[in-house]
Amino acid sequence: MEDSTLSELFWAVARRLRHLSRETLEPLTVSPSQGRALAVLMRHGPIRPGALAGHLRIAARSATEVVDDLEGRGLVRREPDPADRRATLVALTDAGRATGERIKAARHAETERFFGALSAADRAELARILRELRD
Amino acid sequence: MEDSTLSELFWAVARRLRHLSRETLEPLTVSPSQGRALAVLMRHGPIRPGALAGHLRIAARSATEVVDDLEGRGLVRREPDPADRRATLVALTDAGRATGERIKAARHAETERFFGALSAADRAELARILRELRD
DNA sequence: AGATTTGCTGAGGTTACCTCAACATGAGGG
DNA sequence: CCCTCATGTTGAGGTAACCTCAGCAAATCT
Repeated sequence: MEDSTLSELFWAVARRLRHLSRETLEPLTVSPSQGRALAVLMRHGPIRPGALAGHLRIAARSATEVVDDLEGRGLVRREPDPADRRATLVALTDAGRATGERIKAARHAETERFFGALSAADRAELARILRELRD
Repeated sequence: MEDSTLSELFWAVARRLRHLSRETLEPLTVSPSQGRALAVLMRHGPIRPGALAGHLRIAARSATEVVDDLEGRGLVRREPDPADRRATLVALTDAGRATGERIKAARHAETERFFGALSAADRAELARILRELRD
């Protein structure tokens, strides 16, 4: 119970955070993978499906799928790439941008809510340690 | 990169840990969900599918499935529950116990490898903070 | 020009989940 | 003691989010 390894502790926290995340994303009626794709589009502007796949670390074919979904919901639009006629650019629609903003805000609030339990010093410590583990 | 939020940092680390985990589990030819089920069986001894589902936090029907898989690999055995003729007990076979042990060892080594990058003090700090977030 | 590479997508597969309904057994009330 | 209701498991069938492989069109290299 209390004598768990760091891995177990880490995953226990991850699970809580994931549940919270699902809750905050739910009223926006986008799936997690769609949310991630929208976030990439917000950061990078119109990009090709292949590049989107790269950012999401999924196969190119899978990016086609999430773009299909988002297009079906009217959140993105496919337009021809003027620089290469084989390629397509995926761009946010106005609705997509609005949803993206709402996701960003919800994510921000969620982070505050979750990590807000910690003192400012602990948050800094955690950030430092996590950064070390990431690199 | 840009100084990301704690959530993003956390997920970046989680992804690295997950990849590492997949690597260490791969030579044992069990899927992550099977590995988790074996771990539960190691801790609790023979239990019913429903109870297994509870520990794994999945639906009862889904536990049937992972038990099917494990049984197909000869890692567990179904036996009638002497206390309730509707029920079944899922028990580890010798092979299952051996695999379970190897998983445990691999997990342990993986944790050491991953969190070993940190100083002892940082590890203690991290554990303390994660525990706080978990509760 | 011809051969190769690149970019996207159709077809079809996998994993790990899910719900719903069927079936047998167990348990409590009258 | 029987009848109803709850419980435990599983068949059938579905979903999300991935995957590979093959094909086609456009670009690039030799």
